[in-house]
Amino acid sequence: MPVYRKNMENKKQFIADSFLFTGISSSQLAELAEISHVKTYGRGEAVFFEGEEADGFYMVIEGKVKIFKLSMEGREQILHIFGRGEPFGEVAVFQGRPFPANAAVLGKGKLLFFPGPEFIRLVHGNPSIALNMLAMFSMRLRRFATQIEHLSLKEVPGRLASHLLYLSREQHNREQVTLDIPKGQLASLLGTSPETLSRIFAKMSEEGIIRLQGKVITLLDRERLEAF
Amino acid sequence: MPVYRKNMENKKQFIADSFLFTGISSSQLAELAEISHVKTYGRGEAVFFEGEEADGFYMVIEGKVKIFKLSMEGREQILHIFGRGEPFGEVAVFQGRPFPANAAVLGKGKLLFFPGPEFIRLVHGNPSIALNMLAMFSMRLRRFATQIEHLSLKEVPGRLASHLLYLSREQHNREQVTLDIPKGQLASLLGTSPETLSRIFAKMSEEGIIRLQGKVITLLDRERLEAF
DNA sequence: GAGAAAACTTGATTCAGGTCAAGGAAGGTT
DNA sequence: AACCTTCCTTGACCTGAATCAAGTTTTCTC
Repeated sequence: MPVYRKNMENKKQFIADSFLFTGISSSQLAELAEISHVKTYGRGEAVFFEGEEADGFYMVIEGKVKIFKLSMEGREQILHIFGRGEPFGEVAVFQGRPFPANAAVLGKGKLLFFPGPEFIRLVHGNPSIALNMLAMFSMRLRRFATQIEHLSLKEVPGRLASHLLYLSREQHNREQVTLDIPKGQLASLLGTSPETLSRIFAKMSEEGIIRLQGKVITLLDRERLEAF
Repeated sequence: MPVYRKNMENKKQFIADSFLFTGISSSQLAELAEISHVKTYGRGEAVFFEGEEADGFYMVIEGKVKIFKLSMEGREQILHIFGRGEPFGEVAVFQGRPFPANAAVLGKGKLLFFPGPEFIRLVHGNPSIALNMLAMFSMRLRRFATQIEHLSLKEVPGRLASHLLYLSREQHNREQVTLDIPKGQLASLLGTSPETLSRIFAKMSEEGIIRLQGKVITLLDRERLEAF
């Protein structure tokens, strides 16, 4: 079997496995595999910029993608981090408006790009895709709501504590969690500076709430973490 | 014509005029009018609380509704303020999960309540409602994204400036904008305290950027407002 | 595996804005 | 119109966290 055929099969399989496109017909699946194409990105490369025309959207195949805003002075706030199988940029495409934020890969990455018009046709003609999108958007609205809550009502230690407990839940509820992004990026996600985050990590270690070994964090005292 | 008939007609008309239910069939419209009912609320009364089972959702007929979170210490962060014709609580109903935040009316209010199960049936069976919801969710995701951006990357004066310019746009681009909510609530929406907001209003007045007369604010210097 | 480049930590300083406290202005109610 | 309540403003104080600076560790890359 020639290489491009194999790639096409992989691609089709990947699309079929994604949450967004579950329940789609086999012919539409083939069509999607036809029109989409894989793009690879180097360390930290930008995917798109805020304000750019949204000519299509992306899905993460490998690596992680951050969606972020920049202040005038260059400070960064990460809105979201997407991993394997997750689509991003669909809001802009669906609305036919420019991207509302920047996107860049963390480390290296491989993405699947879908041109916009085809996607819009698909959503309008395919109730199951619309419902999948509604489910995804609902999740994201909830996440954004808690992010707003944390930024406004919690101090940095509280936000970090929440995030650690969140990671623990994601990672099979173990006491031992592993950071999947650099600490500087975590700071940007929590709406603080690397320096402050570092200090708080240090303080929590001193107080015996966590144990910190590089990217591996042991949650020694869930009680006190939850109390933040 | 008996009173209840007239009310039913009004209700039906109101539902038909809403964005969420545009494109719905006349029979479904009648059904919605049948199952929904009007609720009235006194000054500042709660509509629902975070964590409550979502047995249905609401649409604003009269007044304004705030969706908000509370911190342990009782500080409030308003996530959203909804006005006439806007639905709220649908995310929770659609997901079949508890309400993610609290809701209360500002001043007095009149709401239309829709029981949940019927609504879910409707969304699943009616592509135009699903698409309308997608459009609404997209808008809200954008709004939340800018709210996160502002909370994290702008200081309070910048957030206030943005809000004033936003109000100006909403209110026919006049130089003269009118606050439609108490200043204390505005503070809670911008993620600050009434005291701080008051001080910043005072400073902006001194500097000749705005003129403040009760709830009416004149934007004297758009340039400088945009520069924040 | 050496050298370069990121990423992280720690210290010193500064400041935006939160909190407490108390007085003043509106607005609703009888 | 007088009352009460809610809302708003101003002052004094304090603290969480940003910033600047400099060193240290980790990690890429060749």
